[in-house]
Amino acid sequence: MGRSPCCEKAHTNKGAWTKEEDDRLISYIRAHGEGCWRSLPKAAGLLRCGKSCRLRWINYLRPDLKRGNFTEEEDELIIKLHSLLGNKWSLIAGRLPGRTDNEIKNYWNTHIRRKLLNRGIDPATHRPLNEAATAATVTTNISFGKQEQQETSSSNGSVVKGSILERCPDLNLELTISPPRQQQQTQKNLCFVCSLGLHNSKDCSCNVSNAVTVNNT
DNA sequence: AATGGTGCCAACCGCGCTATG
DNA sequence: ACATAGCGCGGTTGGCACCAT
Repeated sequence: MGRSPCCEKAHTNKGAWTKEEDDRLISYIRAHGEGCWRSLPKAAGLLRCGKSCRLRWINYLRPDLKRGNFTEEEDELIIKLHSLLGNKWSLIAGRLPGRTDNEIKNYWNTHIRRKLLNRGIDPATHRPLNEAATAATVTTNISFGKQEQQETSSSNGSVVKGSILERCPDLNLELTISPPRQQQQTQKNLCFVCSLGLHNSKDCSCNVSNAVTVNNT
């Protein structure tokens, strides 16, 4: 069964956005807020696909975006988060305020990969290049799935978290996507999944999602 | 100055997940 | 329980800018 196209391609613009299109999108979202991307283009008078509008807003027009070069601290944080999360760019972006997943993905592919290679580190495994071949299985074990939790003796993920912190002792995994202050009330007994901000994940073992949902309302 | 190569980044594409009827 | 719609994500691509020759 085929999937219906997200928009009528024959009647949509593609390619680079014009200033006028940007202005229309910004003013519409300011007036009506984000959401309902499918109907947004028509409502905003844009000949664009909803996905395209969403991408443009998230990656370029959002007012809280931090444009400009990445700092050395951001570099190191990205490297560490990538070693833990892999190519989960949206999760990594959640740890870097003002940065988007697309921006981080591009930055990784253009700068950090090369930087790691220059250090003699395999960007895929975060192991020395000559060990990379044997390290693949090690890296895949650092996930946050149920299987991993079964392999550990701790139901709250503390063993898993400990092993990661052995590799990245200065990485603060208590970070959260938002809002940080509310998180403090519930993070006492968080599993590893929740410590990464994935409160609604099916892999959550501490069932804190309900509490977080309540707190966010 | 012209040309070709390379790097970078914005944008697109296709798929998976979730919500809803 | 199932089908469909919509959203979000990760991978890929197109085109522009810059640099070397």
